[in-house]
Amino acid sequence: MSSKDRIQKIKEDTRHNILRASLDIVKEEGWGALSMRKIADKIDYTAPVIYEYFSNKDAILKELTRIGYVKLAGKMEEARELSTTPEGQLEAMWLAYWHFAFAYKELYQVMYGVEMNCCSVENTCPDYDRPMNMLWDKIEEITPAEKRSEEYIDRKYYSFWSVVHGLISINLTTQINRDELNREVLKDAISGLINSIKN
Amino acid sequence: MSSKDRIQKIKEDTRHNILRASLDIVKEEGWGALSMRKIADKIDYTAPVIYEYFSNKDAILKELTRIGYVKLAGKMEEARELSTTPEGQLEAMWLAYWHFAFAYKELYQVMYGVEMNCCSVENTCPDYDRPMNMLWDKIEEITPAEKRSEEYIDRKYYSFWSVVHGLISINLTTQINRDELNREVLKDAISGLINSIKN
DNA sequence: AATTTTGCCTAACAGTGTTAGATTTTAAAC
DNA sequence: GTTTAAAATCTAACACTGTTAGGCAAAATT
Repeated sequence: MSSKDRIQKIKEDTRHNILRASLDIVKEEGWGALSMRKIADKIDYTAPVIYEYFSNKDAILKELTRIGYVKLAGKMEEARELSTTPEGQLEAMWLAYWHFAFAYKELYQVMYGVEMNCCSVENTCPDYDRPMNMLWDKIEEITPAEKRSEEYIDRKYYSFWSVVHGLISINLTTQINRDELNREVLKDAISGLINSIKN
Repeated sequence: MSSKDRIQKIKEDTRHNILRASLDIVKEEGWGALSMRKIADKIDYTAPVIYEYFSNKDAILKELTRIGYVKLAGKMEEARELSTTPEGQLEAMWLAYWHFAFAYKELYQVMYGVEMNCCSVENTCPDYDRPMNMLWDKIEEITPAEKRSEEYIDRKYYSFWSVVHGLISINLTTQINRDELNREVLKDAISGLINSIKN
């Protein structure tokens, strides 16, 4: 039915508008200012309408989190294609992770709980694992065969993630704006870790 | 005046009770559950009374943040005394930082914005800098004279902090409980960084 | 004993997430 | 085209939140 499809499309549009309005509010006024009534205002509805698209406010946050992971995975894929060596690809992927955190600051915050109490729910969405798996696989690829074990790769991934996420969340929470320092520490950490894998 | 002093003491006690009640609530139910009325209930008062001790809710969070920094600095001082070499002291201080984060999880969260939108205010309290200064000084101490510059120490401090804070906040936000992995990554990172300073 | 100060409470305002019920608009059936 | 059923949307309310104003009663001062 054309009519039914059209209605379906409008519903999908509204759902999308809710998410976009939410993100717009957060970008303009921060996570603390996000409210159901404010979202409703932006999409020219009243608050209860939102509950036909999302079971509650947390569900909106959860969906924004999922979108964030998908976007991040996409950016990392793009970055990976620009390099030919596995080492270059791994570095490019971490740099993409880094740039994502600042380009989509609000998404990064809700994804990783930076100045934001994300939905406490179990994160059992397959999209959540994509960025991790991409990095994990690439680390495995550059690991010499004699070292290649789950524990080893786990430890390396964890080391990478810690330093990059630490650097990011320090930058997002304190207003220290020291690009030079960031670049040096980040580059050093990544190249140091890549070296520690190969030798 | 004895009477005036006694009144003063009672007021200080109430102020302290407010802080203790707040922390108790947060420990039991998390930061999201902290409300002025709930605090008031715990200290057998009504909500408006709290405003005679703190100008608003943010002021309570700010004071808890300050207390956290003081406590952290104390723990780090204790740890430093247990070692004799500067390298051992630096490692001990970072391990104290690590242990503080889990022993006083709620304080660490509000101090560093982990799953918690801390008061956005300018952090211009001298206590806030004590832990950083202690670590900074010790890094300076073990840095060879020919390398000793503000930029160098800054970079090393930043590297330490990133990896330790990253590891902590990952542990606090995801419920991955892998003590073995944590210990290895943490020890590796600290010893690796200490080596990178000395050589 | 009268007056001022202090301590504390009640009530309220504007905001929050969320739900129930009424109302309007749209679609389907005759 | 009119009637009926269903879907879409709103208003009103509930129980919360931080915060402030005003009043009442106990304590301290004169």
